[in-house]
Amino acid sequence: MRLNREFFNRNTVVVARELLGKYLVRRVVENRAALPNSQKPDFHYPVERIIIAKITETEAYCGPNDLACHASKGMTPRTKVMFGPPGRAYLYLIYGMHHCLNIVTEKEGYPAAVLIRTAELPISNYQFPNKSQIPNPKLNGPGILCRELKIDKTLNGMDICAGKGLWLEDVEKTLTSRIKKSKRKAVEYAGKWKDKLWRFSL
DNA sequence: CGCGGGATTGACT
DNA sequence: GTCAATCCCGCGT
Repeated sequence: MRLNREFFNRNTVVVARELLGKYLVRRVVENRAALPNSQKPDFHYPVERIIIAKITETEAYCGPNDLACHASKGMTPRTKVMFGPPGRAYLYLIYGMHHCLNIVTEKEGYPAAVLIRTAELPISNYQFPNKSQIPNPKLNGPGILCRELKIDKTLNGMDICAGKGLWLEDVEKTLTSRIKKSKRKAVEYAGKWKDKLWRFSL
């Protein structure tokens, strides 16, 4: 069942915990006509591809007071989406090369989101670009996850609940006893907020 | 308008 | 363990 707006319209830490085990679904339409001639198939009509990834690690970024949260600096062109309604994608570019996927949480006007850090592809024999086939591949890190799911800033602000292109599915039961909590990564600048145990993993 | 740095990754020691 | 890559963004002139 697809996760709806009310799922995200709750406390960010709760949403971050409950996103573990959920399935992130990406639908891409590949324009094979755009491939270079050497790779172009005989029939180059658009092909739909569905990529499914089971979420295994998240981080909560909890509103205007949380100094690790981008929105703690107020509403800016970048953070605008976080101030909007829950259930939308907040995407930004980090270190000039990697995209990070977040889902906006809490009521409209309260800027908070959950960063999707890692996931695994529940299918075998997935083909990474330029790498050999490996079984049960892991998408370890927000940048890799976005790369493999073809997610970038063009999806910023997309309604995850609308189910077009990117959405979340509740598929299997997640045992809360399997959830580990730890400190968020790379937020050393955030004062007392850096030690919050707001990273969750399976 | 210039400048510093980042919710990261991969290559290398 | 260290470090460079690379582009926006946010802030101070």
